[in-house]
Amino acid sequence: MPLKISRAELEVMKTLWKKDDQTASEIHSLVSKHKDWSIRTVKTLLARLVEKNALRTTPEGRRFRYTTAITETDYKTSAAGQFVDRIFSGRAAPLVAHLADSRGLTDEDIAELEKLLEELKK
Amino acid sequence: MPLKISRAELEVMKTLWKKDDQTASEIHSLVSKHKDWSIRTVKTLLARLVEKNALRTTPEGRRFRYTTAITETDYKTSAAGQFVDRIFSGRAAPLVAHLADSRGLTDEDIAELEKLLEELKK
DNA sequence: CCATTATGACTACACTCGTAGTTGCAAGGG
DNA sequence: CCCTTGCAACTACGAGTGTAGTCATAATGG
Repeated sequence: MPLKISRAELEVMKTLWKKDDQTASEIHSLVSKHKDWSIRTVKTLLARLVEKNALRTTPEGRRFRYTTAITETDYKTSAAGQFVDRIFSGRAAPLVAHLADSRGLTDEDIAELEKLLEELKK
Repeated sequence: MPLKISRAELEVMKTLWKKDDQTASEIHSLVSKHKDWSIRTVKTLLARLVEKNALRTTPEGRRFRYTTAITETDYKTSAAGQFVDRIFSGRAAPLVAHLADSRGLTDEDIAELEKLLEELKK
């Protein structure tokens, strides 16, 4: 059961990763900065995420607060792993090569990658 | 219209990228090495890929040969771009960091990445 | 020539996703 | 105490996916 978060759901998760433990309407107003979704839509997404155990609810009076049940890091790690497996047979280098090729890497990316490689070679 | 190929469809594409221009049953027997799908399923996937213009057909007697209409490189480039945008805000370095962290990079990956960075710095 | 087999065309069906609408109740304002 | 408003719970619905099945027909083996 490799936790599948859809595009729209991810937008909601991102909001909660930035600031955890919020109510539906708080989340809606934050999400609204990027996406023009009705509060209904956001609530549907929240409900689906709870069902998938990606979020947890704590009752507060007669409403809920939503808290993340998985960390952003864990999610990214798993998503990155699935992706390279699916498309690049698990190999990181060809993936980076494609990115570099099509859109270029920022100087910052290059610098970070160099540092990373230094670390790894130890 | 950013050409969306599903997981199952991708399996079929991969087969044709390895060896282009085949009939449905040829493709089915190759795909069968990895996936336990009926010929029906493979044909459905082929039909959907044709409809998406990812494949083309050429009639041969009373059957079709299927040929790829997009290259593997183009697909990978686009998929990689969409993925880093979605999950890593377009930044390559954090993606690699996550991969390195969770599953480690092979020595080969490290060597390739170093070479790639050398190139890029020029 | 006829029965079997392989093929393409079409159909099926449950499940996910994007994007809401509807209902019923509860809390708060006058 | 009643009306409005906010919320959770449930429902909706079309497009896409995974995974096939059916039907008509053409080729092929005996």
